[in-house]
Amino acid sequence: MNPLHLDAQLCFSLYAASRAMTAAYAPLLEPLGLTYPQYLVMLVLWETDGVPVKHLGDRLHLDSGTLTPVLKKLEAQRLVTKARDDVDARVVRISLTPAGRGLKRRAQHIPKSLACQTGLDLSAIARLREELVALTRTVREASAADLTKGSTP
Amino acid sequence: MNPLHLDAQLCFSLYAASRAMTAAYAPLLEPLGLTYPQYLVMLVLWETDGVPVKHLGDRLHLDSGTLTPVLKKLEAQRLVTKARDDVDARVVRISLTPAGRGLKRRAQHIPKSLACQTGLDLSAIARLREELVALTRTVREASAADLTKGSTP
DNA sequence: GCGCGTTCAATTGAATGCAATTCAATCGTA
DNA sequence: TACGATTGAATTGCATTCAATTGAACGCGC
Repeated sequence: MNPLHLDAQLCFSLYAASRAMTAAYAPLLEPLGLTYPQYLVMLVLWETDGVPVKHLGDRLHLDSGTLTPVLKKLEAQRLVTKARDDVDARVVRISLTPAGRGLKRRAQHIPKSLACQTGLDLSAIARLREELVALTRTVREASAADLTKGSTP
Repeated sequence: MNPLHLDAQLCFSLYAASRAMTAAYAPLLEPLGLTYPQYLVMLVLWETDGVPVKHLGDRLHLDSGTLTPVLKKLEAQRLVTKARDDVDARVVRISLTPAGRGLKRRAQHIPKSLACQTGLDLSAIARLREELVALTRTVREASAADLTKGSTP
């Protein structure tokens, strides 16, 4: 097949699948007043509260340019608070408010609901997820290697 | 595993993989003066020239709100032209300029280059791509079914 | 103790995505 | 053939995403 054919491209299928999945989340997140990136931040905070912005960025592969406006909106909704770290004043720690913690219960049903919409069983989902995690790591490492080789000959 | 755990979510792995792949394209597209969505439009036009905006939207799962500004930029770069359809004046057809057609040659190497960065062989790429296409269709159909059921009880 | 490179957030600007609306043009039908 | 419904693009507004820059704060080596 022509390698420049749209249908031959892995990247486009990823791009389309990602947007389709995000669109499927929207109606479930709307009652919670969350967008998808806001939901991702809440997922991390429900795991570990009071984390630095940097930690959120590492976890979600997002930088402060993306996270700062997202966190501002969560703060405006009184779901999180921001506070400078006592030890290192460069660090801003994000903490859940009681309302933010309480929202977790109302989100419990979302993963199963989405899993159903995929039409895949749990083992197929887990296998696909692992392939994608491995792919992401490989591509990111290849890009990082390109940078080091390209700029310092 | 806790279903609300970030690492358990298929959607996040898709979201991260899609962004990682798009980021890997950027340095290859930069010499061509294209962004990733602009490249996707060019891929469709290199397949079939002179198509309506609607056709691009169907192919890429994007609406006019996204495509109009992308097409304006391609037009500003003299890679495409816009023209009203003779038969149906609602339709705007997008056509390649000679420069737009010529750019195809300089893009030939990109698919292989990206394929290498994935660390997967061609059959693994094809299989993963097919899984994602199927997943996208399933999720989109489930969302469409939700809409019809939800709004007309 | 002092500089100096590094790190962490925030800011700015460009480019998407997408919902909702608008407007012109077309279509289906009574 | 009028006319209401539908369609195709464009526009507007909101929310990301990312590159690049800024500015404060930290830490290492002299």
